[in-house]
Amino acid sequence: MSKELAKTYDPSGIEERLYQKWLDKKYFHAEVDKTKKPFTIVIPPPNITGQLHMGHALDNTMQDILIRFKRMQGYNALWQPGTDHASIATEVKIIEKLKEEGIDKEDLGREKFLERAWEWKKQYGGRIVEQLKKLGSSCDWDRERFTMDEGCNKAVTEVFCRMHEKGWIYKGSRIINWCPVCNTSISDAEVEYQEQAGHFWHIKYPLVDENGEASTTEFLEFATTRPETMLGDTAVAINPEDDRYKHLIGRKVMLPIINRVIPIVTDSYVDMEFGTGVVKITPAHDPNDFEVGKRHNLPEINIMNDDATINANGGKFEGMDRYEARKAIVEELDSMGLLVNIEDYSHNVGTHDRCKTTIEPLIKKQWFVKMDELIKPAAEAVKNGEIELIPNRMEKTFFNWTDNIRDWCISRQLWWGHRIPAYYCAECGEVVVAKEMPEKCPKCGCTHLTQDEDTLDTWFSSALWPFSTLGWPDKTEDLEYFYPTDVLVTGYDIIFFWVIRMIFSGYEQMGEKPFKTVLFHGLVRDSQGRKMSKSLGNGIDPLEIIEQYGADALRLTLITGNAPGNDMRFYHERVEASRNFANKVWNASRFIMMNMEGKEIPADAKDNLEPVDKWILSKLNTLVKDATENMEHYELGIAVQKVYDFIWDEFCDWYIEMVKPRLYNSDDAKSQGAALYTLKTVLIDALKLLHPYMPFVTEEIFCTIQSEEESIMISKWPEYTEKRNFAKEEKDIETIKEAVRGIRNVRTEMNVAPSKKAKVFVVSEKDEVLKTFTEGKLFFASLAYASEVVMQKDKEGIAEDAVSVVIANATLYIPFAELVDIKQEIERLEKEEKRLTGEIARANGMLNNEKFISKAPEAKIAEEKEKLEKYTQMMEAVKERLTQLRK
RNA sequence: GGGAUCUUAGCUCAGCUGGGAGAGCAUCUGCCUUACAAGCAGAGGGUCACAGGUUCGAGCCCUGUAGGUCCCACCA
Repeated sequence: MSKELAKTYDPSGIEERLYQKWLDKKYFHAEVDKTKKPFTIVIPPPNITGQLHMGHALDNTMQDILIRFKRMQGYNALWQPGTDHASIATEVKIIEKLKEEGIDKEDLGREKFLERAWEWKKQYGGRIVEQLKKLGSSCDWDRERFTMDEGCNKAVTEVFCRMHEKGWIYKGSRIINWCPVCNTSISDAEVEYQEQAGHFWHIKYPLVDENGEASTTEFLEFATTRPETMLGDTAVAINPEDDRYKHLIGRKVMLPIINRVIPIVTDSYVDMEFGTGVVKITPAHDPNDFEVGKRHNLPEINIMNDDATINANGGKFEGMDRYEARKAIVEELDSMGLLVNIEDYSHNVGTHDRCKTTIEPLIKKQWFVKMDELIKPAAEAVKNGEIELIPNRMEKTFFNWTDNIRDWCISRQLWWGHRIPAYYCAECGEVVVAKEMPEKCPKCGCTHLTQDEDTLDTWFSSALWPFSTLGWPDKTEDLEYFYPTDVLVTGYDIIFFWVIRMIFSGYEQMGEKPFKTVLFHGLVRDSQGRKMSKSLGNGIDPLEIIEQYGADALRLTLITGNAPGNDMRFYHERVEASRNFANKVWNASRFIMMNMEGKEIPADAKDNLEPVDKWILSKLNTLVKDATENMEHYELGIAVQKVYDFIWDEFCDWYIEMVKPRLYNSDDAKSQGAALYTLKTVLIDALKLLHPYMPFVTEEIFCTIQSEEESIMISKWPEYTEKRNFAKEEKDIETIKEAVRGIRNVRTEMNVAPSKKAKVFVVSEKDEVLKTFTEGKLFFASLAYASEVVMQKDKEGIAEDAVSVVIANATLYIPFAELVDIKQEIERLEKEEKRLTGEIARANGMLNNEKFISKAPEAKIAEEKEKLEKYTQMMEAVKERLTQLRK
């Protein structure tokens, strides 16, 4: 052998070498080519702070499979890569790093801070990209983008200005979610509700009597989970229908401690059934109270600083943290006799999804995107199927959001991100939204303008990703050609953050959907089904798995046995199974190459195909059709399972074993040539089908066996062809397989050593069956451990006590030299008789059912008739054999 | 409170438009048969959560029940 291949497949070294080759050859690169159809995927840009985790591995494996598949099918396949600046995540990282150096963000100043951030990006931003390469991702790295690069900045500014012009971006004072730790506002989508054990404080406020004093006898009782907010109370509300309190309408209560007289208002928002039916109203610190406050023109008293300490409006509690203040206020109320009781209470608390800090609703002036009109085309597109969500059930989640949409708070009090293109006139206060800082104020003409300090929500720029990466707002050829993209692959957990926002942005800015299909995947969990998380320390590092088992094994593991949108568990045994498959493919190829060594495949080999060759080619042909169809429907798990089964079961365990005698016999060059031709043909097509899933091992083998070809990844995807449809041979070979299985079975049952060969008689009245066995005699003998195979039409000359195996249209006899236990043999046949009785009853039951005959499809009826015939025939043979033995 | 989803072999999960229950791992038996012991051959193991219904036919469709998971809402 000229090219000695190792006995086991060792991916280390190979993967790196092949990836470099692909890069060097520019196989991943796509250029506009109007003679070809484009197929485009934009990567969900990983955060520059990120390290590759299993979620990335799954997400990118799926994309790579699709893009490699389409590339081989002849599409001009573009996988557009890039990274996300991840405003808040990155900013937090930089602040942490500064802290280590003893530097405070504020002291450093905005400009210097941003310098540090860019430095950080330069140093670590490429880390995740390198990790994606280890997976085998065939992204067009020449086109790598960043959400804060020049082009993306331009797109962000353009969108902001356009939407502002339209009135769909506005600045307003509204209640927003405030994170006191990150010191920024966040959107509703970033609030994560957590069930927490807390308390319900039952408190009473005294009513104000006719003298304007706090009554000592009349009180209004209610309960709250956040007593400290009482400092900002500007009313108490009751339901207008509530008879218990009707007499109090028009009266006022005295807010204790603060000694503020506040009104009793009526609002249907109050649930009479809940608690006492009385609610304290804090418009500045609760979204619902905010609405009530608006309806009743209540003052909004902000009692908190940005770090959630109490401000001057809190009187003597000023400077206390919100929880300290809570304690102090409860104590004080208690001492005043206004605390009724404390109840344990478990309730949902809004937290910041990033740092898990309890968010504080605050009234702030922020920038918002008006959603009601914007969302319409997006919802419509999913409704009418213009955009397909896979799995379909994700539509429900999607509509749940679009139907209850609220305006999107997009401004963040952060430095790392796209600075809002709004400029304020220091003289007259005019607000100008423009692509660039105006030289002078358009209203008063002064030149003293300053830019808004805030930056945009990181998702604002990622929402534009499918077109900003292709050159928008410029009218580029890329945009014209590659947009809309074909499929977006992502986890269901970011449907609200990202998927929906890309859809409405696509329609609004491009007038066209950003993608045709969204393929969702689930979460990769640990072996116990828990979410992988840093705090639990149960994360499995994909890079370690690659190191240990190879990228192919990891990829196969992530795809096998999983349906779209479903979560999966990850454990090492599964990766081992995948690794074993890579090894299986490797060894089968090694075997084929060893046998081809020094031999030419005759040019006419195709004309000398034997039934087994046709059988496997026909099976392959079916596989090509099925697997391709599955892949086109994004059923990757099903497709790869079929390829796996074909390679391992049909090709390795049957076909290769069947042709071994022909390979070892060089006397029949024709037969050998046909076998070699078939082995090679099937192997190569199977490798191609497997390539998207396991790019490295398939490439390595392909290039060894097809030394004249450059790469499997640019080879042509196999196609189904009628020429390779051999129905008869498929059926015939299945008959022989059935016979082989039967013989192996009885031999094991009787404890016959594999080394012990025995004569096998094939008895059938049908010439065609005998012909089938005659044609397959050579391999049948070897698979059935036969010393000799004799075909005959009757039992002439076969020993009475020979073991028999009944198959359709034939009975096989094996006369062993040893004494066969007749009793045991009878038992075995009786078992078979029982089985056949059941089968016949089943088929008869169906066929005797008039309704079945009249309603079932004809093909189904024919199938059942055929089965009945087969089993009846087998039953006769078994019965005959039994009577013979019972004598 | 609303919704989604799951319940299939000991474990983890597939099962695509309804037409005789599958895989991997694990278990048991026998094999180092010169591609592969990361392998080969064989075996055992499932009233497809439960109860109804539709249908000639249901793991698959419909209704209900029980249990689990998740998402949304946020009654202070």
